[in-house]
Amino acid sequence: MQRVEDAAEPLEPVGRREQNKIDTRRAIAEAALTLARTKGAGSFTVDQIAARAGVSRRTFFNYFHSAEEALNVSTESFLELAISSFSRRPAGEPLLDAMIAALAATAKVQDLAVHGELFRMAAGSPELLRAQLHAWERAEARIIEAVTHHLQGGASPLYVSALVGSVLSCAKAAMHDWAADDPDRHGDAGAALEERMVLALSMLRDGFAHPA
Amino acid sequence: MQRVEDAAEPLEPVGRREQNKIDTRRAIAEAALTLARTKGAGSFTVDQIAARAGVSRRTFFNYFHSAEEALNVSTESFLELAISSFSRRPAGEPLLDAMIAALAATAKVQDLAVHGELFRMAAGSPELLRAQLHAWERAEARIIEAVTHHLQGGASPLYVSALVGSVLSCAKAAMHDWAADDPDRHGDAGAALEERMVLALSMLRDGFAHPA
DNA sequence: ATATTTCTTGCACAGTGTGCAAAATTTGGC
DNA sequence: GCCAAATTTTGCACACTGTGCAAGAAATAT
Repeated sequence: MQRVEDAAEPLEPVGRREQNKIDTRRAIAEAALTLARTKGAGSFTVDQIAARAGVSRRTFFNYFHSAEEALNVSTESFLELAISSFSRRPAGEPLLDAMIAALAATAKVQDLAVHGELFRMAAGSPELLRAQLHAWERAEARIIEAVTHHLQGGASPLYVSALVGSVLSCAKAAMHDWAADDPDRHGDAGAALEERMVLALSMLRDGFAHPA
Repeated sequence: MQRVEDAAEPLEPVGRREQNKIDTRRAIAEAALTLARTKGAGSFTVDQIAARAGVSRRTFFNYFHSAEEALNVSTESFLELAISSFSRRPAGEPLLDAMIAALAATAKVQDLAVHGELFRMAAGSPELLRAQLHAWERAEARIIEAVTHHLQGGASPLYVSALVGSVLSCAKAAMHDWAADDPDRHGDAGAALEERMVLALSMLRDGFAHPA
């Protein structure tokens, strides 16, 4: 495992302990992704990931519960970013508009190619798919919490969870659709995904009345 | 494993082979459910399930890929029923109405108590949760297929998958909400769930405009 | 009754996930 | 700089998972 030593960053008081953990996590995630690309999802072992990351098998399990979880750091960071983007929307803004804006903004920023890859990989690997679904589920719970807090008890739990679930389903649908004809990336990936996100969420906003 | 021999059913030409497999599957699923109830989800082994079902460990794996999958036969049969109910809706009917009707009808028929249990169990067992999410995902794919076929290419893939995903999210939200204050069942469970299904899907139909 | 197909079982084997205690590393006080 | 405390890594043991394979058992066809 190689530690990145360049460009000292005294801005944050991050001790070597913390930094080492971050590096280790990254190294493991990268190793997993590389193996998934070369050998195919689900066709490699934890030992191989650990070896490639320069870490013991046991240490791997200190960071992740399974090989698939290590592949999902990208997905999780995407959702993480979307959540924080949403929580920074103006307070008075209509819910759906805030969510559309947050997701669209996140789609622009992120390193998207990896997400397309992961979506496609998941199609052929049940374990990976389950892990991804789980990641989305955890994000959903957090968003529900955020929205509930944002609405200050002004809506029923059913309303909130149905809404958030629907929004995320649309986002997922957009990513699937985008990932599907992705293989040969042409033009701006961020724009293409953002467009689909907005499109799907607009459909949601008018109750799927028009089979566009 | 006990085979049910009573009430001969000469109506369907179901050979003993087929019948045995059905019985075995049932026996395993029941054994798993019983163990989940007594020892808690995720706190028992495949060997225990197999033993209780009167089957070898190896045979268990001929029927299910994991202990959690054995717990999900209820969930799968629920979704199975919903799908077949949907596919029997009149052809001209608006999509959302057809889906609302199908899900509501299914909510009435099914043995609901078990689903509430499973939803609550999943909250404390990541493996079970993943398996449930996976079951819903598979159902979603099948429904997307059915709807696509039903629409005869009259809608974009994005539209269909966003719609179906949203509908299922609402159904899931309804079941969660229903399962949450379920512990002491009061009155008609089917009616209570159906009401929430219709409510959530109505919200969806008008684009979540009113935070009811 | 017997040949054939299908299902069950035991066994082997590679891999998973976790508790535990002994190194190894980082941190903080002196 | 040096030592003690806190934290992280690692090896090891162990129970359990999931699957291929071949032999045995049961159902079906002839």
